[in-house]
Amino acid sequence: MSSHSVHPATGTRKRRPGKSPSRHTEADEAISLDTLAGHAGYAVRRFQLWIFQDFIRTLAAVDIKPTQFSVMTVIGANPGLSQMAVAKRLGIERARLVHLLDSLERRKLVKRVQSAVDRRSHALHLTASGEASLRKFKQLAAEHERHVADKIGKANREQLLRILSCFA
Amino acid sequence: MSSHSVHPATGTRKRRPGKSPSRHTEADEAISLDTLAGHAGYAVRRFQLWIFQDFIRTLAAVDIKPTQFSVMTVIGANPGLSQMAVAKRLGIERARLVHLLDSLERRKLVKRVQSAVDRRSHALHLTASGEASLRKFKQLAAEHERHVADKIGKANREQLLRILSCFA
DNA sequence: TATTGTTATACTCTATAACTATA
DNA sequence: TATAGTTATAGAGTATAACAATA
Repeated sequence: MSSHSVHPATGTRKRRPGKSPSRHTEADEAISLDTLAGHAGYAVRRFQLWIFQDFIRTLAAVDIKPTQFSVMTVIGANPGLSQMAVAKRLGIERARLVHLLDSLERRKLVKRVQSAVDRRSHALHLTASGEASLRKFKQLAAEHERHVADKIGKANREQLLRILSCFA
Repeated sequence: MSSHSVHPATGTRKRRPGKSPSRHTEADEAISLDTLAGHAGYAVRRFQLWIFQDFIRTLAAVDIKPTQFSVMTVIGANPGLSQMAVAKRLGIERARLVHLLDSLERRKLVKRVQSAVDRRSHALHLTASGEASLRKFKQLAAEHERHVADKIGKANREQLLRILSCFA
């Protein structure tokens, strides 16, 4: 290992003034990932961290997180669904969906309507303002998706969607 | 919507006896994902849930989680690293790494050695039994990786690794 | 009996802030 | 003054279990 500016014990260098602290420094690449580099799960985890951070940043002005977006999108496309149906479709625990809906209902984006057919269940709908808001959210989400394409490449993004389509 | 067995309000059907409860039922596919289907983040999140579950299941006998495996692999390949260097390389908060190492140290898999150069920092090493254990963990992780290949296809897995290599 | 929505608990993970000992 | 490791806390997210109302 030839290094005069790399600290022998820590593997880190003194921060250079112009360097962003959010991503790898040059020293990081010198640290071997060993077999980790061949594990899809590792790459997928790192990618998901990046993609969620970008989504949250891009939709920060409207204060919508990925899970909230997915819930509103599914309710918007399938009005009248029960909480169980939404939870199962999106792989969310039904106990957690309760809190997610509480928050969206407080913001008047979603409403729970007592089902006429099964009085145990609620039929979920977007409110009028929820519909309008969702249109705006989708525009911003599309912008986020362009960031993804910029990051990994347009063709690669499409390949990725194709490869992972079995998990939709 | 043509359906006689699909409940109109919930979109669910009565559970058939032979059906596994852990994955989608046929009714789920009838629920539209709308624009969600075109978002890489959604597919990636679902894929990561699956992949982590399989990793945890496959390494359950040795009680090693993905993050623990990544920490041990990096220390094994780069003995003497500081906690900061490991945390930065893997994108883990340094505060969280403290607890991860506490647990691995209690199990005598990893040891913190006082650095001779910088007395603030610890040089991280695997113990002898940690080295031996890691070899076993890597065998099981390779088995998990074969499950991934079985799930999405050998060629697709390699494409995925290539597409996401910029996040390693 | 089983299911829907709900509440509650526990454990993990993430994000901070503050403290100490060093540098 | 800045950094390494630590401790503590708060907020998500996940995993359960239990309960009331209803099927």
